[in-house]
Amino acid sequence: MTSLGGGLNTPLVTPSRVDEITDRLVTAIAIGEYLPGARLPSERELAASLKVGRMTVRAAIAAVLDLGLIATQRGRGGGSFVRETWPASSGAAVQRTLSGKWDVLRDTSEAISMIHGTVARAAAENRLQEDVAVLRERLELFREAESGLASQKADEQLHLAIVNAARNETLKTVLFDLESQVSIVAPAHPWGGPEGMREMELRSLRDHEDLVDAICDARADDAANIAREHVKIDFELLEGALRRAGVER
Amino acid sequence: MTSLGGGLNTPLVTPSRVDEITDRLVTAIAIGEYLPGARLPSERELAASLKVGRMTVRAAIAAVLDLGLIATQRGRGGGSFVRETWPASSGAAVQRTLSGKWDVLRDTSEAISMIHGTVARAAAENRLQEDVAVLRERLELFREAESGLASQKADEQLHLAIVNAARNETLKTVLFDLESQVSIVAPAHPWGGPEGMREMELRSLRDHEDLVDAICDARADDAANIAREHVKIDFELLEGALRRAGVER
DNA sequence: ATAAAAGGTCTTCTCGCAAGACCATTTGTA
DNA sequence: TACAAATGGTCTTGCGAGAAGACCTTTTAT
Repeated sequence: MTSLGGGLNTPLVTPSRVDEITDRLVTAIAIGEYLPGARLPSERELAASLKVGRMTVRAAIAAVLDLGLIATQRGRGGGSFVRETWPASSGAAVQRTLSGKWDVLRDTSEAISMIHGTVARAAAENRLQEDVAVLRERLELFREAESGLASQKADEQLHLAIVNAARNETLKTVLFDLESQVSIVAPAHPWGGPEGMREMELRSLRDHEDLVDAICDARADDAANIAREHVKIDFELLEGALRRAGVER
Repeated sequence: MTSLGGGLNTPLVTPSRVDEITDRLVTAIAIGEYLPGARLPSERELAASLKVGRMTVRAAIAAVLDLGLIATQRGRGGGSFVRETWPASSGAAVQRTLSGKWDVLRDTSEAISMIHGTVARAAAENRLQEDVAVLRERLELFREAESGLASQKADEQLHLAIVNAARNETLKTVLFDLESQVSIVAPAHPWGGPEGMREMELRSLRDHEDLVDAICDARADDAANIAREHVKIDFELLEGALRRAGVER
């Protein structure tokens, strides 16, 4: 009754190499592997490590450039740099496309929230001992992180550890795909100013502590609930950021 | 840090279309979607449904022929037929094809199961009055459906109604995408004969009744649990088919 | 006997991409 | 200050995968 790999009736889709690389780049940026200001590997390096032609890499980079996620700079010491402020602020075009898509965005954010819950549950059920260690460690790093960028990075690292603890690549892909959809449209953690930021970080810390505890104690239901609620923070922030950015609803 | 899709330092591998199709064919045959003696779709049909050129299909078929899994026959009523007995030499190749997929497949199946749970929860939380009506109606249709194909259709309709009741397009898309990766197809055979089939259908019916009740009563946790467990049926069937394919041949 | 349906063969055209040379720009460093 | 190195930008050439389609050959249903 079940068939694999799409069976013989599903059209065969084979993304081009350029598409694949674009995807990798966008994802890497969206999940914070390259933070704002960071420099991507040079075109020649990428081509070498990906074992593809340089023109292929360039096409992918051009696509990412087109999305407004990076800026390129020539000359020695140049390269492709992740932009400090992206998409939402980066153009009327994005704004226009975005304004009609408020519903989609809300759906996606809610879906992300729900799937985070799912991931947390899976993590509570499937995590290994080594995962527990990593989780505790990342939580500690988050607790000690300076406010602002460092905190954001630590937050991302912790979330990543949780997703990994779920031990399911498919789920991971699904979640990251969704997150990059939103990331392209809005800054990763759009909490307005430093004041609100610190408050949010403290709230986050409490959630994170509870969440990590629940996962480590294998309390699946608790983990799922905490994660779902926690990620709603992002949604609320996103909502605020969009309103501020002037996106019509 | 773990990254997705290999990150930017992992060489990019893009299997040829021929490889992909060969893979699909071998897998479909190995898990018994096409039993010994069965005829595969004609080259032209395959080309059309896969949306590829006929030569591409032919190359894949030639590879499978080479493995000794099928035999081709010309003329009207001809085609590619799954051989009754497979040469020992092909065993290793089949094993390789399957084992490479096994991990991905298990992950995907589990992810589908989990996301079904998520969807059911969302449905319990978000369903409107009109959704309740549709759900009850579809459940009734499923209950009355003839065994076999009709039952399958009714099952699909019911699932569709549940997904719609969740009122989240993104979630819907995610789930359908995943399901198309591991598509539910050919009727009948994995559960042996008609007896086993009917038994499965009855088990399904009980699950469905409970699930619809939970959703309509807005019992979110119950709905999520029932859905998660229910969809595991597919996974178990698949597991059995794979074990049979891997061990016996 | 004929036509339909299947596999088998061949040609032609397009597109993605690999490889590499060369240009233009910037910056570190002797 | 001059030069070299590193980087993005541009262009050319060539190859192989695959799409599309015409046509041939074999078999069989009608």
